[in-house]
Amino acid sequence: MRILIIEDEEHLAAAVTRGLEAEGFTVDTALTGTDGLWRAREHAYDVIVLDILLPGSNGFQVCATLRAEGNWVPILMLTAKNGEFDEAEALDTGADDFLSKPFSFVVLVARIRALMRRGRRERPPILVAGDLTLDPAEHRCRRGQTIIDLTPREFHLLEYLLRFAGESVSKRDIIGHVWGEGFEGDPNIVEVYVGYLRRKIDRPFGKNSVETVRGIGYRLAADGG
Amino acid sequence: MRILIIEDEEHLAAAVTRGLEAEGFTVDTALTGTDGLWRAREHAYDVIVLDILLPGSNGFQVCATLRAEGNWVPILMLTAKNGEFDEAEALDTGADDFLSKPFSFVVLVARIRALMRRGRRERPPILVAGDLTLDPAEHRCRRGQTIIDLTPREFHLLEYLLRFAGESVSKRDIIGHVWGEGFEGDPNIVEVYVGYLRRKIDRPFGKNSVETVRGIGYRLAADGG
DNA sequence: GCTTCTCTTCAGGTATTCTTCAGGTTCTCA
DNA sequence: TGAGAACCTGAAGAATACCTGAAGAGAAGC
Repeated sequence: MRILIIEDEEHLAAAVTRGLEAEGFTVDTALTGTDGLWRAREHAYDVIVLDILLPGSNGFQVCATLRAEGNWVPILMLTAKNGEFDEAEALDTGADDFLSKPFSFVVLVARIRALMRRGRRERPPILVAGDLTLDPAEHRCRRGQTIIDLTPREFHLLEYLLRFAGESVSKRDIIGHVWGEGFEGDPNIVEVYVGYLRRKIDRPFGKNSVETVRGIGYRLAADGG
Repeated sequence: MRILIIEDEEHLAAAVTRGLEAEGFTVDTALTGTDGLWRAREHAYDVIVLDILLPGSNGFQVCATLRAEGNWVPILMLTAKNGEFDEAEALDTGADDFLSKPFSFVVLVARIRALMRRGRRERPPILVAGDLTLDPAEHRCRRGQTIIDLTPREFHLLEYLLRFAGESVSKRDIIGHVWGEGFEGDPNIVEVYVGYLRRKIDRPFGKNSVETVRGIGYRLAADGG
C-alpha cells in the first residue's frame, strides 16, 4: 500500500510519514504541488493525502489536473480548520474525502483505510449483462460466482457481444472484429463458436443469453439471459 | 477490444503495448505507416493510436487514406509537444482526438476508453407508431411491452411501412425497397406478407394498423391502429 | 517428442423462412 | 346487381439459414 503525501509543512509531513510507515504503509512525500503532481503521474498510489495550501499550485489545482488526466486515485484533502476553503469545494474538484487541520492521527489512518477499501472496487471497467461478467484486464469470465474458462477466441467473441449487449450484431461485424476483416475462411465459424459459447455460459446454467437473430446475426440478452 | 498502435519508436511502442495489454486490450503494433495502413485494412480495430512522425508515410497521410477509404475507426493521434504540427491539423485530417508527447499512460488509457465509448455505433432511431415500436439496433419489434418475433422479410416490410407511417405506399415501392428492384416474382408476395404481418402485430391485439389502400397499396396507421 | 488444447473445416440434419399457386372474398363501378 | 378487378389466405414445396458432431491441422505446454 503506497501513499503519497503532498504537504509543505516539513515537520508535519515528516511526522505523518513516520506514523504511517509504522502502520505498514510505504510513504512518499512531496513538498510542493508540482513535485506532487509529478510523483502522482509516475506512480500508481493507493491514496494521495493532499494539502490545500501549497506553494506553487494549490491542492485544488493538483487534484483537478489529475482528474482531468483521467487519474482516479483516491485523494484525501487536508483543509484548514475554519478555512476559507470550503469542504464542498474540495469534493467538487474531485477529492474523495477531506479532513480539517488539525486532525488526529488515528482519524487520518482510518480515513486512509476507508479510501483504500473504496478505491479497490472502483475502476475495473467490467462488461456486464445480468450475472454474466467479463473482465478484460483480468481476462476472466464469470456467471455469478462461477468462473468460466474461455479460449482466446471465445473470449473475444463474448467480449464483442457483451459490448453491444441488447443489440443485435451481424455475422459480418463479428467476423470483422473477432477474426479480422481479412478472414477468408468459412463464415460458419461464427456459428461454431456461438455454439461453444452457449455450451459454456448458458447450457450449464439453464440460461439462454446468446439469442439467434435469424438472417442478421446474434444478440446477447442485456439481462444475461 | 483491439487496438492498433502505429509508432516508430520501438521502446515506446513496446511499453505502451505492455501497459494496454495489462488493461485487457488486444494490441497490434506497426512500426511504419505503410505497415499500419495495411493492418488497419486487415482488421476492424476499435481504436488506432497513430503517431504523426513516421518513416515512410506520416500519420496525417495514414489517417487521410483510411478516411478516404471509408474507414471510420476512431483514431487518436500523438503529436510532438510544442510541435510544428498543429492539433487542428490532426483533427482536420480526420483524427478523433490527439495527445501531446510526452503523455501519461493513465491519460492515454482514459482517452482510448473515451473514444471507444464515443465510437460505439450510433443507434438508428427507433421507429414508432402508437404502441407499436421497431428498434433496428436491437432488431426487435414490440406492441406495447410484448415482444413480437418477425422473420427478416416481415421485419423489413414493417420497417418500410413504419418509415412512412400515416402515408400510403404503393406495392411497387414496397417490392422495390423490401425485395429489391430486381425482383421478378409474383407481386402477390406483398399481399402474402402483409397478411403475415397483420397476423402478428394486429390480430392478437385486436388492432388494425396495416390498412389497405385499394388500388394503391398499404398504409400503416400513424397511431398504430 | 509427446500430449493436450485450440482453431478451423466439413457435412449431415433440422428448423425456419420464402415463394408460388389456387381458390375464396371483398370492393368498385357500370 | 353483376362482372371484373383487387385483395386475402391456406397449403405446400423449395430455398435458406442455422446447429452440431466429428476430425484434422497446428500451436502450446510438459
